[in-house]
Amino acid sequence: MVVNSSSELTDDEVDRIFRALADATRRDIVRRTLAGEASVSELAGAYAMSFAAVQKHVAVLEGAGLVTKKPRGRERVVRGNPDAIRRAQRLLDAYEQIWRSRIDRLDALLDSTPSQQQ
Amino acid sequence: MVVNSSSELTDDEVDRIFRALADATRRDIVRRTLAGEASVSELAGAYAMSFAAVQKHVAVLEGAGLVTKKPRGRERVVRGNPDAIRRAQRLLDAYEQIWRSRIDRLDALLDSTPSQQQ
DNA sequence: GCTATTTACAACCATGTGGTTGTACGTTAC
DNA sequence: GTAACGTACAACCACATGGTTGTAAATAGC
Repeated sequence: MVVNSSSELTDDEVDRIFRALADATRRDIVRRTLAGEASVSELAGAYAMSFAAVQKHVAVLEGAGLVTKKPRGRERVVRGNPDAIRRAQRLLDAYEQIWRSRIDRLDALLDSTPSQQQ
Repeated sequence: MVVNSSSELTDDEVDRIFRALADATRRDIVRRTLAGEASVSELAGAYAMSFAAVQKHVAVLEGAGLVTKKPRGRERVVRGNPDAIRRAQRLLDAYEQIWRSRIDRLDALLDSTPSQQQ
């Protein structure tokens, strides 16, 4: 899974999260496994590609911490990880924040500057 | 820029947004240009790589709609696009929603099922 | 115990990515 | 006008990515 225990994410971890989300098949796997767990072969049945290809997609998601995989008999049960989604949300929130604080600075500047009438 | 005018994003557009965010240098460019506009050469000065490399990163961000680039004299002024960030946030919110509705379903199931005392 | 199912993993291939250098061109400054 | 600056773009390289097929091993079902 390769996920830092601290609440702070390294650049590599963030890279992996966004990289993993940058593929429609993988996003669909995340959707399915957030809605309900599924085995790798169940997932593989849903896409027009080989079992091995789906297996690789699951591995990428697992490496990013977006899903977990645990053995049950001969199957591997894949489950979406809502925490990873929330971590990604927090990252985007940070960018929003940067934007807002810029606007705030500009607003403050306008407030403190007597308007120049023309 | 290559951004759909409708509020719905295509798979390719989503791919480009997440792909663009999956690189630390590009995330830093987004941060800087959300905080305040910068020319390509100003950005290039901030990283230990060639001007052309930074130029490519900016192009990737522009292709994802995460920044805009407009000419000013001989410079190209790069500006972060908060709307694209918000679009990405909405995407992640959708996954959160899937998770929540699953929990809701499970809760409802538990509520409607008489508890089995042991 | 056999057979079918499910997974793991290696090897391979085409294409994409992130970096480089080099060259050309428009704009600014003097 | 000329030199310096900022940008664009092509060509190239190493490596990653997304797909394939094939083989082997663990588990389940009969």
